[in-house]
Amino acid sequence: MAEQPAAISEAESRVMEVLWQHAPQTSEEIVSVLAEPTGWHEKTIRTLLNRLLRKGAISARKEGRRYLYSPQLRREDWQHQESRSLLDRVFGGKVAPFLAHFSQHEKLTAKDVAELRKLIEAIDNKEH
Amino acid sequence: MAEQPAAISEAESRVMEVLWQHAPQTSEEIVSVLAEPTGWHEKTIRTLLNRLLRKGAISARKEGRRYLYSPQLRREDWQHQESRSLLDRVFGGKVAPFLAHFSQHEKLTAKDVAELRKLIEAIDNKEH
DNA sequence: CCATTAAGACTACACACGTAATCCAACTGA
DNA sequence: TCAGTTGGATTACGTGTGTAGTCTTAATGG
Repeated sequence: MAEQPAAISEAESRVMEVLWQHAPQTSEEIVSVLAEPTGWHEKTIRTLLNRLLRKGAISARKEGRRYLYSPQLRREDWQHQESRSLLDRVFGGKVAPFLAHFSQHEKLTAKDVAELRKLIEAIDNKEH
Repeated sequence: MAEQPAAISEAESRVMEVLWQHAPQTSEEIVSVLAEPTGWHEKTIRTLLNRLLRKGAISARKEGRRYLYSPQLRREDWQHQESRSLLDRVFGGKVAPFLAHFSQHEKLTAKDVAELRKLIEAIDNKEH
């Protein structure tokens, strides 16, 4: 079985988002960004950084007495894994039922719809 | 704070899917459907049924010495929760980025695309 | 009538996760 | 030089989850 990348948890993904914004960053910078909106203690955020390290989702380079952290996992890849997982678990693996469901249950703005239509057309053109 | 429904885990959702197929069913029926494809022990499946009961996701009616289980949580509502959760956690809450991302990363069949286009049109018409 | 079986109730146990607290080593300012 | 601070490493602890195992009780076959 191929080494499938350790899943990253919801709290961990908050840390990843900060690193995806820009990298590398020290833990202090990351703490200063996250502490306020999440209400997490500095210790908590450090724990998350360590878990991400062990999972290989980020890397750390020593700089003086501290570390500079960078993402290893790419945001796109993570988004893709999460999307695939949702579609497989919940919608039998197909994207259309997802959208069908969604459009019935949430109001899409006109802008949303326009955007979606443009996407479909783009996809469609590429096919030929 | 409003009583938000206890989340149902991935293994539990496999059980729900069986009950969404048709209900009510006895645990034995459910076991006979799930044991093979999942490789789960009968005891495991009973545990999952009990957890779902405690969470209020299913109900049980006594019939003789056994129970008949029925879903309480509707599949649509569950799908909706899961979808919202993905979009919020991973795509900033908007559906278009999801589809944009997805269309870049997985080959959609012509049929998919046609279906999507029909959906968009349907949505679009409803708007006016 | 009694031992066996079968359904469900209760218990178990390791690992992930959210959320820290404690311990340690190095730097820093008085 | 020495105590306090600071960054990181290690440990903690309750809850959920995957995955059963044991205990109890009621039905059943001989």
